[in-house]
Amino acid sequence: MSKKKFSRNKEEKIERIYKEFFNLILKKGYHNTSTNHIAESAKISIGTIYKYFPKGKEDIIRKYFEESMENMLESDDLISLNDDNIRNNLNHFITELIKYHKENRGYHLAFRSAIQSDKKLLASHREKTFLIFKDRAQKLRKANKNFEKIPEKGLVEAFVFAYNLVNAILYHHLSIMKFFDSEDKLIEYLLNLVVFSLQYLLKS
Amino acid sequence: MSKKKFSRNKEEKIERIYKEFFNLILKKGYHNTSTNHIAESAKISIGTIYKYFPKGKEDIIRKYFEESMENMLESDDLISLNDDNIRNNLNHFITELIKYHKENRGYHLAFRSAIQSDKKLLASHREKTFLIFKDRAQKLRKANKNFEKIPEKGLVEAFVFAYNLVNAILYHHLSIMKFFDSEDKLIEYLLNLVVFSLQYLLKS
Amino acid sequence: MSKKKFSRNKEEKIERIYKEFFNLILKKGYHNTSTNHIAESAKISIGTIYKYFPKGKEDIIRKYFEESMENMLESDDLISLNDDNIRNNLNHFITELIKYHKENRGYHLAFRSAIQSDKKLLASHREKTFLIFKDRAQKLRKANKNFEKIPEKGLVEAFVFAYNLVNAILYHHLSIMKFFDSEDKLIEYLLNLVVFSLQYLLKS
Amino acid sequence: MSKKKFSRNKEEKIERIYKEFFNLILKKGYHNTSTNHIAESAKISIGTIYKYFPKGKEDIIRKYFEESMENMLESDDLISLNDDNIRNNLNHFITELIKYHKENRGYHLAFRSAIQSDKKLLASHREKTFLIFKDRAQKLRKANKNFEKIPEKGLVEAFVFAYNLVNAILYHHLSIMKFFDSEDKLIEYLLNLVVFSLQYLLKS
DNA sequence: AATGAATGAGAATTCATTCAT
DNA sequence: TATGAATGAATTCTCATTCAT
Repeated sequence: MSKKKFSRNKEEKIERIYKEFFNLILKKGYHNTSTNHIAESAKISIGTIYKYFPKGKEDIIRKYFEESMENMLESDDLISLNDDNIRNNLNHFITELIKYHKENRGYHLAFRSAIQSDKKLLASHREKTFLIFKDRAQKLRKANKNFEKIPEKGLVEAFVFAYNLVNAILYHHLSIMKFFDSEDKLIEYLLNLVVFSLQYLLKS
Repeated sequence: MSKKKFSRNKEEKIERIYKEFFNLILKKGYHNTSTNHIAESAKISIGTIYKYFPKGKEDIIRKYFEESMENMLESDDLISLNDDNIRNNLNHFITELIKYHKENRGYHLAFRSAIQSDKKLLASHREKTFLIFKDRAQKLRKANKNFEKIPEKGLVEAFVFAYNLVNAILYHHLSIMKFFDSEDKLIEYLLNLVVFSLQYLLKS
Repeated sequence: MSKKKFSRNKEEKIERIYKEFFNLILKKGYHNTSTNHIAESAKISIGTIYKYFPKGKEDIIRKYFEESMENMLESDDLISLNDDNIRNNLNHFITELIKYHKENRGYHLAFRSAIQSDKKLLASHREKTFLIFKDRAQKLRKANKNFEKIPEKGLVEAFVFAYNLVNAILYHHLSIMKFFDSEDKLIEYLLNLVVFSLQYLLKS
Repeated sequence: MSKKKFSRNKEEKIERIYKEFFNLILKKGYHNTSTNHIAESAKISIGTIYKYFPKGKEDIIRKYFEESMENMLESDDLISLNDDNIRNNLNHFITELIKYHKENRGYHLAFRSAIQSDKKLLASHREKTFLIFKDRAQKLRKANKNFEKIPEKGLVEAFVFAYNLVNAILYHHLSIMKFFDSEDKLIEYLLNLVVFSLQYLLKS
């Protein structure tokens, strides 16, 4: 009984740590956000942070990465499996990516910084990404005739590429927004870009 | 026998600072590379670094950027002004960007790192980039009928966008290379991507 | 609970920082005394010094000044608010200044030396002095008919002037003591000097 | 021939070093004025400064002190010996002190700072000051009936005291100027203060 | 388990001083 | 003699991490 209470308490604290950390990164940048600062903002003692995340900031990012990737894996919303139309699927995919990007901007900035002193994180990220889209591709191919025609490996790589391309454009300093009046137009452009790229890549 | 404690070769020293700094960034990341570290690696006293770069790391990045961009500006190869064919021009442009990218990979990674904690550097980079392509655009429009038709502002923005898009793809963790057998194929893809994007953007 | 223990510890540490800092200033001068030096002498880590005094030496001096001034002013002896006689008040004031000076001669010499070699510190000290005597003047004018007649600004400036004049004579290298057989005579001289000066100044 | 030229050149350089050094001290304070900065301002290489003043800033002050004290000793203007009126003499004395103070404010600030890391300088200064006024007192007592009545020792000490009192008020942080509309009024106040003090001191 | 005071290595930066030219 | 590039110890300050309570 009290165990559950503690557990809930713990999770709530970890949630607060994530939230404040990524908030602070958005406000001040990764390297100007200290563990002590996170503790202060999350109203948790620095000791507690080091209890949950023994390696500090890097651990926060690493654990968040693992958890969020698991969420992403479990989310059935990302691609609706039963829609035969590839373009619709991609549309859905890109819309979700943009949504995901907006919600996790702080995390992504943190992640970019973290991999600089933690090359394993990058490797781990690539591996997880690959696994996610492998799983996705397998499900899609099982559920859906149109995707069945594309070889699994090609499909996975295409998803990974599309995922990276969209992220690159969204995170990289493209000042891209000023070309588009609305988010719909942005989605449309990205969709066309991805379709074009996939056709190009899958052709060869 | 003479200790050469006081080597007076300013240019050679600055070259060494750049080289060692970017090496260290590639190895350890921007924020794990200290000015004292640079000095040690470049076998130069810390005082000398601050003599040439009074604001430390930030200044090294900034000055290298300006110098390398100036070189790019001065290069007549970048865009051959008298070729009327836009596609040829873009081809040239992208080829140069890739060449440039390959030669400056360390610097670019360093720069990406730096701007994450230095908004000024980002602003300065954007401004400089804009000016470079403004100059380019003006020259092109004067020398060349086809480009004359496109409004200057649109042309500049299109160049900036293309420059950023290509860089994003080259630097962002796209593992893009494995899709292409040869550099020619990569160039071809990027060219098509840029053409597609520019048509898309300039249309609206 | 543990708060008390921390509190006691904290104050003892701060006391040690003050003591060692002023000792070092007397021995080596303000600018030859580094924060690391203070830490070493006080057997406290440099981090702890910056925890209690975030702006380093400047903060140590500033906070010491504030505390010592507060002590001085809180003493009910300093100025008995309900005594109408201005001369009595000044007498009291000067007696307290001398007493304070004698008890803290080392600290005060260090303090003078510090503010003389740091323009910021001097400005900050002047401002603080002004505020302290402004507060004093306001209380006096409320509590006391005779002081009510003097405009607030004039009263404040007169206090500041008197305070500075007495301090200047006590700290500046006047070798003044040898002129006086007893402390009473010194007080009498200073009192007369201040009265003379104030009459002179307030007249115009 | 060239020797003379060199010599003049050297003196002119030293003059420039003094001038720029004390200027910079006035502007930025002693400890924020570096030897390199002096060199830059005086348009002399740092090597040359160290040639003339091997111990840097301290040497500049020490040498200036010696030279300026000699000038002061030789100046017959300071007190006109043949005026019987003590008040006139003091007036002259104070006027000269104020003039001297204004001309040497930078030097005095430097001096205050320098004695903190050079106690010998302070001792030396006190000794020189005493000798100057001893000499002065002796001449006065020979030339002038009124002064003859006062014992030499008392007269010297009184002069020293007056000198220090005026300097204390002028240099110490008195913000005294704002009480006076004109320099004449300041002189009048200081004169009265000194007269009052001397009467008070010589009486006992 | 939770706290947060304390630590100290390490980063950025300055500046008196040296010495090859 | 004059120069000023080069030096590096010393300084200020930060922050990840530990550990006594």
